[in-house]
Amino acid sequence: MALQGINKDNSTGYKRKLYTISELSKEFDVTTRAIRFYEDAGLLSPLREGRNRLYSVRDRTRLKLILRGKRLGFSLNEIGEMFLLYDSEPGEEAQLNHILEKISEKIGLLERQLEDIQIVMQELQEFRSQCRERLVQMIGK
Amino acid sequence: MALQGINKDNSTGYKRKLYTISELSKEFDVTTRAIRFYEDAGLLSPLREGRNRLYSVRDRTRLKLILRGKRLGFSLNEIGEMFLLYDSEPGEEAQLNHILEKISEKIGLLERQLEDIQIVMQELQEFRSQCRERLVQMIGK
DNA sequence: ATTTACGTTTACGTAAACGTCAATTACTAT
DNA sequence: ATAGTAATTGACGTTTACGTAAACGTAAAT
Repeated sequence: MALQGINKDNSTGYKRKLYTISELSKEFDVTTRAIRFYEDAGLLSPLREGRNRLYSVRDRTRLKLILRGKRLGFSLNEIGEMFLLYDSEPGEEAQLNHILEKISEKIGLLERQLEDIQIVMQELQEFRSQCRERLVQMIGK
Repeated sequence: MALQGINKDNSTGYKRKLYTISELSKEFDVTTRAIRFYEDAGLLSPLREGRNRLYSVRDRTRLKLILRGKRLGFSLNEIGEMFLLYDSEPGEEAQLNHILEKISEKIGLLERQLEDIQIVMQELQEFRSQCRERLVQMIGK
């Protein structure tokens, strides 16, 4: 492989861990195409060794966040907004207040989602109980 | 309006409540286009009065379920699967077991989502606390 | 030397979930 | 009679999130 040994060591000895695209692809069970797409969308910005991408620990964390966001039904744009919030340097007071507003907005959304999940889960569990009852009756006959 | 008075009364006096497409559109804040699209996708099957659609209480409930599913990030196909589960006549034992499996599958997904939400919410709340602290410091100066 | 493995860019394709007209019908109000 | 309002179907357009080649580069293994 072209990138063998890149993590063996370096002079700093600090946070030298780097990942290839296929390593991340396997670890998170997502195609390399998707990972590159997230980069195009501005959600990742890996280093380069020549043409090849190298992902830092931070990139890996970001990818994890992206996939978590996706599981929650967020669009890549929404996920990008969250990243911007986290990354923004809150210089002025107005800016900070704006961020706080956005955060509360997102939290509100999640609260709504939490409610929805609880409702659907309860319905499914009730339905499962009914099915199990019927099954017992069938077997009992 | 073309459908004025359709809910005034009928001979049965039982569950005569019907809705026009624009009524549902307004109530759930979704376009009529979307509602028709859900019908094309097989998720709704309203009655007809001539060419016009008439939605029963059941249709209304379905629409509510569709929108809830969407908020959870489910595709219309997935929502359709859930409907099929609910509607299926569980004749045989094998069939029932299959349904039970599907239900547990969905519940598993929701449990995962619940975890994800809790993680993200906690992170956001921490981040909010940090922002508030900084804000207090800025004002304190 | 060449096969194999992993990587790249470019580009067209596609499924999902609607949006956005346009043309037409049907009732209702003035 | 006519204008307005709500509904219809049909069809093309759009965005998102990738999939799927194609054509090529680089390096390790045989």
